[in-house]
Amino acid sequence: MLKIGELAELAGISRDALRFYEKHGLITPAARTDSGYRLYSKSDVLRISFILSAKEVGFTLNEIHQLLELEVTKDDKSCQDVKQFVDNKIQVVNQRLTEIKKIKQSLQILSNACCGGDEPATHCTILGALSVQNR
Amino acid sequence: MLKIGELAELAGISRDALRFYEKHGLITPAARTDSGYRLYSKSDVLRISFILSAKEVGFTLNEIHQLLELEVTKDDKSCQDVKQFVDNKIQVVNQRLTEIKKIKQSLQILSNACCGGDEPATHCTILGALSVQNR
DNA sequence: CTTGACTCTGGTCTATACTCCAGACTTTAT
DNA sequence: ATAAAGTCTGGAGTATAGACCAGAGTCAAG
Repeated sequence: MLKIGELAELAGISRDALRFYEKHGLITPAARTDSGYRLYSKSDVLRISFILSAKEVGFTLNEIHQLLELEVTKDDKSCQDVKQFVDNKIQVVNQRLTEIKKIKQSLQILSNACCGGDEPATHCTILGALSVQNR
Repeated sequence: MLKIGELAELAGISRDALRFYEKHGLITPAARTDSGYRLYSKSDVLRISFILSAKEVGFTLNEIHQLLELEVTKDDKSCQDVKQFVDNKIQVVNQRLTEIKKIKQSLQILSNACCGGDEPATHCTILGALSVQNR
């Protein structure tokens, strides 16, 4: 079990951020010491790492909260609703994937061009690189 | 040339957002009418669409500003610096790409499992799906 | 030529995601 | 045993990314 400072360091975020996530229901430490210190388990570590990944790719804490709340049970009547929600998110993610790939390509064109290369100068800005792609 | 309301509608954002981006140096309308109305050109449209894409995949307006400022010229002494900066961003983008793929897979596992399927119940949360992947 | 829709600037307000105290308690190291 | 480092709760402050509003000017249609 990790204390808050240890988890914070492991995850590369601040203690305050961890307490903030807790306050907003994204994570609850597995236990507390008698004196009230938070204790985080292995699965808490996984949870935090998911939160950070999701955040990095543009989900808000609110959306992440919803994702973490998801729990599909076979007999759940609302199963279809959950599936719907998830399938929606998959679409969002797919679009994000497309866009990030485009940006990556632009950056790569930009990186390759111009530095002594002999590409025309139109490639020499992000927008130039983007419009090259779009042709 | 488009007026602010037209571009706003085209881009699916508010007029205020456009003025906000302008205030922060991300875009300057190609021209103004005599009466001071903003007029946006085709390349402004491209610029806005880049801003929105970049934003969607998690870049801040500040980072986007930096990306848009980039301009590599062959004889530029700081060429290496620019390349460095861009290559850094490429790394960031790559990592984001990896993370978003992982999340997508988890969502897909989640979507496929449980709704009448016969996967074990451990797949029935995002974290379950994630840890299935990690095995 | 006026009415309604649009735009201008400047300013205040809001939500999100934290950060940074303060004051008190706990744990660890020497 | 005490000092330093870590943790607690509660609350105030900050950066980002806009939204919203007021008062004034502008444009397009009937």
